[in-house]
Amino acid sequence: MPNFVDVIIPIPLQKLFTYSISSAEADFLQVGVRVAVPFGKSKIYTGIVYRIHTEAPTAYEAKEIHQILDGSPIVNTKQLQLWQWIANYYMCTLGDIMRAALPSAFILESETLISKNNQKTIDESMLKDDEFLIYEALHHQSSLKIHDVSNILNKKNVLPVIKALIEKEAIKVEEEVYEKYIPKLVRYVRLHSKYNSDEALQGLLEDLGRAHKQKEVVLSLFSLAAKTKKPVKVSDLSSAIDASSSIIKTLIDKEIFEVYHIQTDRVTYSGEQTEASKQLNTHQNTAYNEIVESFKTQNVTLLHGVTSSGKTEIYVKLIEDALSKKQQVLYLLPEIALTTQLVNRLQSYFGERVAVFHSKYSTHERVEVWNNVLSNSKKAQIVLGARSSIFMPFDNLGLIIVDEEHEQSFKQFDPAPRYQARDTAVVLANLHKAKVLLGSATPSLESYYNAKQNKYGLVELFQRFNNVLMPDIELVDVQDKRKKKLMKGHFSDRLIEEMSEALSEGYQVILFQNRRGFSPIIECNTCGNSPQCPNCDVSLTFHQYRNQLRCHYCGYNTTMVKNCMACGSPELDSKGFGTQQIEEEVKILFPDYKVARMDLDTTRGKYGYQKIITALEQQEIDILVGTQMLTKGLDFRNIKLVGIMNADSMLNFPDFRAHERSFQLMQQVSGRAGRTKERGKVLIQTYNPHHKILQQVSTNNYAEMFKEQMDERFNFKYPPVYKQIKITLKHKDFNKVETASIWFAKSLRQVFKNNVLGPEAPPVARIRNQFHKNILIKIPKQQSLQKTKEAIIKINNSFQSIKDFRSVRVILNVDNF
DNA sequence: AGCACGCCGACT
DNA sequence: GTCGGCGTGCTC
Repeated sequence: MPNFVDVIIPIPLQKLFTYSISSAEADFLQVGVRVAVPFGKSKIYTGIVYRIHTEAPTAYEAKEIHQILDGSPIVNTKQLQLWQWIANYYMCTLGDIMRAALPSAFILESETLISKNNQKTIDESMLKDDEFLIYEALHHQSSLKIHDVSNILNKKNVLPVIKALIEKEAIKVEEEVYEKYIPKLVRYVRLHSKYNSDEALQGLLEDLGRAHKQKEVVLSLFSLAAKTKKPVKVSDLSSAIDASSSIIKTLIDKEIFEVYHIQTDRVTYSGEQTEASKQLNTHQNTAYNEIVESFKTQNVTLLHGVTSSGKTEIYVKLIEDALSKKQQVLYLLPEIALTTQLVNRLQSYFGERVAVFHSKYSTHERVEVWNNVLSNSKKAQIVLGARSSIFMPFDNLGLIIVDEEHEQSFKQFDPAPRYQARDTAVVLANLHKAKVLLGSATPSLESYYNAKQNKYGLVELFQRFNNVLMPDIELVDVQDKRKKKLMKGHFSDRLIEEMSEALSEGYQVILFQNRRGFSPIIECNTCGNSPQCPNCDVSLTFHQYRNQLRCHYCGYNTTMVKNCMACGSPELDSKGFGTQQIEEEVKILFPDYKVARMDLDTTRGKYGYQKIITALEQQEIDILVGTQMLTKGLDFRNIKLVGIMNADSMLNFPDFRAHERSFQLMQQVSGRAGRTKERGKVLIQTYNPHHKILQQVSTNNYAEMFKEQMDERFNFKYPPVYKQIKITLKHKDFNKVETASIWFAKSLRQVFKNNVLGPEAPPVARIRNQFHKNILIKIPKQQSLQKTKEAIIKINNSFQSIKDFRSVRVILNVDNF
């Protein structure tokens, strides 16, 4: 009987692809194993076996697979179930998910290799110039990649040349598949085996009698081996001796030493598990017991604990419980909060059982973490990572912690799968019969609503650690201060007073300026023109440190212009204020103190962020100016004052969640102030001090904020009361998107009536030369989500079958907030 | 998504 | 005349 496999290919196609396999392969293959399969005319792709069966396809002849890549599954069945759920819920393909879920080193691609055809002698005079160049190059190199060919010819489209050469039988091509993951080999040294006997060794030492330095190195090797009782790395030996490593090389060449390799993990934690978990204080203990109790009846529990209440210690306790039941733990947190501070803290409790999964890790490092989780190795009992860690191959997950649960970054926006990791984690936990703890000082309305509806358990913790008081929050009316001429630049007299006081007492100050987008834009004083991005409908922003104008959407940049591009006037002014400008002003106002800035520009490098944190910790910085980044992971004892430069910009942001977010942001930033006995102070500068949200922030009244915001969501049919799906259409031709989006919205309205909004152009209507249109579908609670999606898919299919619209890209975004 | 096939403008 | 542009369609 013929055998077949259905395979997931990492391309955004709805379908699985069926390949034929031999019966021997059928016996060997398992679901979740990678296979290399031919795809299209010449490509070879990596696929994941999804189903093994004997149903021959009727409409086409199945191709044979090229190769089996794994002996055992690298993706388990629970993961495939999760993938299926994500594909269905977030309306994307399994291929999209495969791309996002697997470390890229697992996804092999074929490379075309060109080599000389030795069967045939070629009359070189019949080759054209380009063809000859390639043929000539193959005399020196046995094979060339497509990439090499384009380098030699210095042009991008080289396929015609290659085709011509194939026709003339001068060359042949092959598809080569590479394994991208190369295990890391560490070089170790030991004494050559011929010196294993005591006499031989004695002889050696005598022979070396005159070669002083070499003898010393041999002795160092002995002492290192004796001390660590482990194999000695070449690198360790070379750092142990006070000499150049060339001596080691000489010894190796003389066959006194020999080198051998052991495969090791790139990510290792060498420290010891030093600390026992901390004793919880009474409040923490109560909360802990309540969580344990809640888990008896609820799969998901929300921990609402004010900033600085010691949530991490509670997590640690819960992790210990799960580990003692031999279960794995997933600790999810926003990328931005994934700081060394937290990693170190967890490693000091759990040692090497903590595996960190970070976007800054190389792809090889990710493979190692993946393999450790897959084999349920001791080294990866706890996975600490950002949203994509929900894709790890857990085998026996007992607990998922989602820290800073309200953070927006758990939702992936741009490439599909557009999943919300917090919500997906709940599904993942169900597959494993595991528990989920959502933690936040400022829970998202969705989660708090779910808790209030008894869908989730709720545990609240209102005492700060050591009973530190919540900071004193003062609103400063900027409008009033301006009238009274009490503003210096962007600083009110109150802010300057408080800063001077805190600084003179030796405390540190944090100034928060929302959004990098508020970097200054340039405006001509004569004609009012400001330089625009050529690819997007936005003004370029001025970045002083490189003297550049940049676009935040597409990355376009030019050097700063000297004259207005419209009228030539040299009088250019910068409008709006960003962190840079605040930094400049602070330096002038407080010339005796050290000022630093923390935003995307200053934390770009791998260690940029860490450098600033360390400097702040060491109190080398007195005043830190920064964006969003400030809100996370900073736990410093010496900050007394937090200044929020401009609260209005966030409140007026055109988004239904602007108020909720502003509340969360301000609460989080305020939480940075006064973590010692000294009560912290927060100053919020605003044009609108009577704004409800500001009042709620200043009185620390989450409950009231929740109630009011929920009323609004209810009245305006927004989540979490209604669900929503956003449909974005993109095309480089404005008229095309226009007609296409009108057609799409009209079809949707036939089904969903008034619950369709748009089409509307987003605030930035053109990005990377593509015009955008948005359509929003609001879905009442009682309306079936599944049926809604089916209807959308049906409309989308009819849309795609209209020839004129096919080139318009359609993006479906479920829960687009 | 790639990548081939196929039909119209700017160069030898 | 060709080289090369990107519209259109398919991939087991």
